Amino acid sequence: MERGTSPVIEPGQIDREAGVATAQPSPCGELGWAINMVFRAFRQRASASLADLPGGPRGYLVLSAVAHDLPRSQLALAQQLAVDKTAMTYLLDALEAAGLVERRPDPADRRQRQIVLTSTGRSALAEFGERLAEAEQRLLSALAPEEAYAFRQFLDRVARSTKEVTEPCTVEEIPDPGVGLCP
Amino acid sequence: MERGTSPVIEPGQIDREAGVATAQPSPCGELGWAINMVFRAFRQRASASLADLPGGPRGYLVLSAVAHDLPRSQLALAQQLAVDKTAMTYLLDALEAAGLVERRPDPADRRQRQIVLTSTGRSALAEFGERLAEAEQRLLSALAPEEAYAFRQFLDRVARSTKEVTEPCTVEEIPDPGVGLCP
DNA sequence: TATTGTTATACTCTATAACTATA
DNA sequence: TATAGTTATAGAGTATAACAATA
Repeated sequence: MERGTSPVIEPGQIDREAGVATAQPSPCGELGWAINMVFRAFRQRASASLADLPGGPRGYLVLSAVAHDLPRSQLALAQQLAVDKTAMTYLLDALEAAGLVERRPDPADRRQRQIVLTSTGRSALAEFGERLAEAEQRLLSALAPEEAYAFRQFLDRVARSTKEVTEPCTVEEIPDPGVGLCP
Repeated sequence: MERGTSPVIEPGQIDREAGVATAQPSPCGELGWAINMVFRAFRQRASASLADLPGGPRGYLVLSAVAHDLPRSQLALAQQLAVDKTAMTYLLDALEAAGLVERRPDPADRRQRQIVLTSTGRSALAEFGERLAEAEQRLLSALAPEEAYAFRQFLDRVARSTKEVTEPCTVEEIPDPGVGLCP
């Protein structure tokens, strides 16, 4: 795997008129590449940490959303987490089968179902939250603590801005995310 | 869609012993949620910008990697971009069919194929790069220019750290990514 | 008629294994 | 035997459409 065999072939007609920026180390520097790498790395670590949780990383997000908000309909949850409402059905099936959430009919609108956390679900959320916090810390270990803090804030602002057109997070709550290790 | 109908149902046994952090606005604040949102938003915008490019966003990354590096084998490319070597085959099939890259047999090791950019590929890279830069700018529009710069650097460092175990980006080139809009 | 939730279906991505050709 | 690339296949994730119940 050493670069010894690295051939001497001329770059050919390539890279000649690079102009804009002198040849960089590959796609590093590409925003898309970085987002992709970080996303994949996080998902991999999170999946490992949350292997026992019915819905995996997505199941955790559902639990977290349900825990931190008032009871919400499935559709509201789906929109908030940017998953399809059909996928939300499967997710909730799994979570409910595991006894972590309950579907209650909404007395005001019997089409809707309110999703609430059970006590089992709450303790599961706490336990998996700790594991996840570890994984997050490892993921950001390349950054100094203050940098990691700033990074989280930036990421959060960008994330919110992508959906702010449709619906703000809770209306008045936009300014300072609790950041830190939330749950 | 107004919150008027928002029911008055008691949070029940929920949220009572939140303890750790007073109830936050939903999953906002969750690192996983933010990464997910940003990733999806970027992919969506990038896919729109690169709709005409054979491999889509992944195709662009291949072009970019090939342009900025010496000719590399398919396997090296696949590892660098964190895609499976089998997926790389399909990607290169599409890109080669469109005349954007060429597969040349490596004279030193006839098992390997060197991937080089054609002149068509280079101009395509430039054109799509501009479109992508716009999309990136819109994605980060929630951040001030200096913040966006810092964010890119942080993201890049985290991204590199996730694979640095296997192989550094070009060995000596780690410190300052060209950041900016590279291509 | 419009909306919530469910079900069924298809399509894309990804992951795995088997095969070839070279080394 | 091990590696680079190809092919084929199965799985998860996601998106689409059709349906039932309710508004």
